[in-house]
Amino acid sequence: MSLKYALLAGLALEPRSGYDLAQWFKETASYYWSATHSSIYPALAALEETQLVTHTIVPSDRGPARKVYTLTLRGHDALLEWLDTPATPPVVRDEEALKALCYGLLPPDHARAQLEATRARHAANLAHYKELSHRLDEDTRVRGDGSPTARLGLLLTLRRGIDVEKGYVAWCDEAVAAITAAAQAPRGAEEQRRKGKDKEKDRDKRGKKKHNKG
Amino acid sequence: MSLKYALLAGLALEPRSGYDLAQWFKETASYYWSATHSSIYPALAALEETQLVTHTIVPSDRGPARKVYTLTLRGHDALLEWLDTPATPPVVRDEEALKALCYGLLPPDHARAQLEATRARHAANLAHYKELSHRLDEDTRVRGDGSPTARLGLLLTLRRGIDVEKGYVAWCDEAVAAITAAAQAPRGAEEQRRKGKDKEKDRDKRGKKKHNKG
DNA sequence: TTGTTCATGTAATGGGTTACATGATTTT
DNA sequence: AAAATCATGTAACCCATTACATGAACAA
Repeated sequence: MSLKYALLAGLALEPRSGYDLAQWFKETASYYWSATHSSIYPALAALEETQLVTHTIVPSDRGPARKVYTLTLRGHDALLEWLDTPATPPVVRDEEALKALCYGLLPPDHARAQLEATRARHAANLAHYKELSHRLDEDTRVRGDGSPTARLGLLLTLRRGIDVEKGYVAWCDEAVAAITAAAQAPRGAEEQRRKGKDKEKDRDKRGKKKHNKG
Repeated sequence: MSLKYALLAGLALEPRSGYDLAQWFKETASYYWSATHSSIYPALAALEETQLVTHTIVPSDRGPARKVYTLTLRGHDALLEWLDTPATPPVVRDEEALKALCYGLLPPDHARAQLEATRARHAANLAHYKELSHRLDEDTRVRGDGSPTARLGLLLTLRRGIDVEKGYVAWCDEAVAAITAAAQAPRGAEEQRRKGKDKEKDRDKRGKKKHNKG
């Protein structure tokens, strides 16, 4: 449902084609929204049918003609109305964090390797968003580029992207440290009764416990 | 696809019923995973058919009998295998952040109101996760509760939840400040040519610009 | 000439949400 | 007496991803 509003929001910044929007989601909005061309094209068609957007055909230097979409007045109004309505809380499905729940089951170096990979991904994203942020500053300063309205939105969202990725990277580091610590002092409380010969058989001490600690 | 692994992960911590898992997702895992009972029950049935979990029926004090599921050895192995495989990067759709992209279009106080609501939500989540984290510490310290394996996972994920929510709250505050600043000095660069009479008609100065600054 | 980028679409499939359905027990 | 919590399930629908389909221009 809110894909349509995401498209309206994208078009509010500046007129774009479906292809442009797909790239935009992928390159600069992926930490808060994502959509692929196969959902975008039909959605744009639907938006046009309800008169929220129009398109003009613009020949491309390279490849087929582009359909460049623009918000109509009604589209602008629909966007404003939606903006002023409480946002539905995000639904998250993050495998990287989910896996962390079970890192205690994995050999510490495997867990660490996973976290390093995750960290690398987010560090790359962070660098990318910083670069975009820098470019936004440049454009604003040296060219006075873009409407102040669009600038504010880009500023806010990029800042969010940078925070998100910074946070993820920091967490990866903490997690590696915690795993290392846990591996070095694994028997802390009161399960060190026997302390030789428990090396290769941690496999079958899963059991049914009653406790409830969500 | 990975709902099944989320369930295996949940059951690796301790045996649970479908109802328990639904609550767990909602109450303590919602910042990194979510699922409702209508997807959980069929998934558990499928997991049982492939012998990754088993259930035993446990009478409830209140309401119908519970089906408490446990990982089988094969389930445990499947979980380990999945854990050791690179995670697929999360797909995010966050309306709250998406809206921020257009806060320049909204009257500043409306934008601020939205952000306050968002902030309140995340502050509440933060408090909740802090409480859970505190409880985990207590349980560990005073009762030596739970396996060290499960403890590590809970520690890592809770820490992540706290970071996430802290970050969101901080961003809301920054965003409010940025909006306030932008509203107080709105004409910075070179669009203050005429500076009377532009109060009630900012509505139709949207236009088609060529620029490309995704 | 093979692969990548540009550019638009449709179709099949999969998976999640909402709504439907039931029923006991406890709280208001 | 009504509403909420406990507890399990099914069915319809929505929507997103993957795969299918086409075709021009350019780079290796």
